[in-house]
Amino acid sequence: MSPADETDVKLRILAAAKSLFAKQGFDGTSIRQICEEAGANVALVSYHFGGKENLFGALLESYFPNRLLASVDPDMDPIAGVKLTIREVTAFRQADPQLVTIIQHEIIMNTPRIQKIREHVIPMWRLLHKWMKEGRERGLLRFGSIDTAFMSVVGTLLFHRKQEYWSVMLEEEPPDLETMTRELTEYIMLGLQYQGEL
Amino acid sequence: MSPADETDVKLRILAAAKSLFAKQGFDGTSIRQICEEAGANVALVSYHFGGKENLFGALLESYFPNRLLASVDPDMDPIAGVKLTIREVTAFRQADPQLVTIIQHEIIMNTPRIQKIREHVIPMWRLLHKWMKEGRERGLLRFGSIDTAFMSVVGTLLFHRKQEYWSVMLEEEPPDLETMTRELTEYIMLGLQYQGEL
DNA sequence: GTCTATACTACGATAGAC
DNA sequence: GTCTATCGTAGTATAGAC
Repeated sequence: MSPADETDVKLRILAAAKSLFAKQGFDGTSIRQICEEAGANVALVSYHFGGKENLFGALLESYFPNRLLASVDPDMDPIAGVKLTIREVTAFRQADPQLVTIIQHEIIMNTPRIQKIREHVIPMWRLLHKWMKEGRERGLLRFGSIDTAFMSVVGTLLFHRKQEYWSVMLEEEPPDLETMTRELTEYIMLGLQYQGEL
Repeated sequence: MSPADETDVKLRILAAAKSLFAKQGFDGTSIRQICEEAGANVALVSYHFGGKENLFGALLESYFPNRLLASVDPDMDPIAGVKLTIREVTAFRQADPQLVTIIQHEIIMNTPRIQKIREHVIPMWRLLHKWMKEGRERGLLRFGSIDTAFMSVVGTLLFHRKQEYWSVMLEEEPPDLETMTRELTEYIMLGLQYQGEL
């Protein structure tokens, strides 16, 4: 068995886990099911990852993009910062809706996994929070409670149409990334009473 | 055993189920746990409701408020309709955050229960959808894709701070219902480029 | 209407053969 | 590195005593 094979099995398990966790949740998905989907033996999750809980951590490490924080300047113009966040989250949401669904599920259920998720995601939200406050201080944005405004923006960004539930409500084809980003930026910046040019 | 006692046990089971489903989800909650919390015997869920799945249906019937649709005129002014929806959903969210969490969970997980949820909730969303389109046709609202705008509004309304996950981000005390409604109405109506007076 | 006892199924994890 | 077989636990549901 070459190293390539080992990697291959691990990757297949990770991919199967992501797909199934998104469809059925962590609790609703069994190791047996994951391994069947991955074409691997039931014992291999324990062997390669050390159990189901650790598999979840490995899944985050594998699939979560740390691009945004690596290169961004926290002291940049706050309006540019808010817009950048909208663009990055929208791109992420479109690139990997399954991972977004998994994260939403863990947050809503308040599972023990939220700590692992926080480590990846909270730094980005802290930046957005800071930029929104700076924008208000400089008179560029206007809103009442920072917390209500912040949660409104996050809700706009994270809630998406990929859920089967909404299929009976929607009538148009999903827009491309650029269109989606532009329309969300408009909605959010106007909602925050941005006074400048979009 | 009087009828009052029967009702009492059923109500205690329903209340325990709501609380636990919100905290741990449907799959993550066992009948044993529900009955322990309710001070009832494990067999009574089967006896009174016919199983865990039917208990969920009974929970919706008991707790979901059908107030909005009963009295509303679908042909009312679309702007008033959108504002009414914002007010009612915000009030519901604040009055019964547990039920909102349960509904969000089922939607995100795409469980077999979404059909039961749809029966209660979709009519309201259809009205909001219709009012938003009418508002645009009459030149009162402006947005690109109706679906993107609709999902943005729904995301703003449904996403809320009651999740433990966000506690590390928030700094203010939760506002009262009136303040929350006013700020959400501002954010949403401005995001939809409403041209009139708020 | 309520309870105990139990049947049946599925889960996660791992020891041990290969 | 992979597989089979199995252990211990926990789930839903129900039959039958009271």
